[in-house]
Amino acid sequence: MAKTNALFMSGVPELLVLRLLAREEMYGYQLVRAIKAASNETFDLAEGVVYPVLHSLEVRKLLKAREKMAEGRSRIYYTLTAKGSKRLAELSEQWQRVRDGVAQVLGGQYA
Amino acid sequence: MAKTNALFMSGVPELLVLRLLAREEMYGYQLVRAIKAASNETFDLAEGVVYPVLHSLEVRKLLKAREKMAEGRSRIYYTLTAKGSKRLAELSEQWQRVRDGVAQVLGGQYA
DNA sequence: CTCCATACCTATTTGTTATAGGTAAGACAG
DNA sequence: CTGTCTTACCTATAACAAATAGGTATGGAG
Repeated sequence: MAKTNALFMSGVPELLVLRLLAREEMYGYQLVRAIKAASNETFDLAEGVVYPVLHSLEVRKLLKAREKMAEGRSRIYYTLTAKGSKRLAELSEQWQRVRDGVAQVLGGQYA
Repeated sequence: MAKTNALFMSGVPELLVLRLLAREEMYGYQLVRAIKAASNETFDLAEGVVYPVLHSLEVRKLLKAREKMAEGRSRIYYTLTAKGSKRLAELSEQWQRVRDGVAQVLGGQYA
């Protein structure tokens, strides 16, 4: 269901997840909709993309998960660890590097 | 040898190759160095990355190849086809979409 | 004649997203 | 109390692209 055109996406889901969870604690399903909303519909990542990213980040100790009851439902909320914050900063920097590098090559038009 | 950190690179080699070949006819080895120079050292793609991209683009009729002698050497020069120009425009647009989408999510800091 | 830069090539590995399912619980209509 | 929709979670597999790590051959410099 992902409308995102695949190209240029490598690393993007991880970056978006880290950035949004740095703002506030969220659970997976909420995150899926938050990514769509925060990107103004640009990214519409399927759950099958977001959940594996969450699990991978948790295993790598960049996220911490905790189960919480809310509205009579059990949900799994995620927050950044200190390592996660560091990773977010690094990824943001890398993203900027690539973005600026591409801008230089594209030059005036298409910039 | 590629110093580029792998993440955020999907689609980028193809975009860069198309953009540079839109400016002027070039051969593979020249292109490798041109990418490095034009990106101000941001991208240092290995030949093993660039050649397969060239071959793929040629098969897909986005590039046209011709052998030319220069400086007592036979080289394979590539130029964009009409389809290639169209593809470049599309890719540039997609790139901008992703770039802007990420910028929106990252927000003020890290932007 | 040796070495290095040029110039080209490709098989394999690695890493990531995307797809396409599946499970279960609560809400709500009929 | 039954069916359906949304919420909420999950994962195996496929698809795809870059990166790696090789290999070949030629020309020029020393």
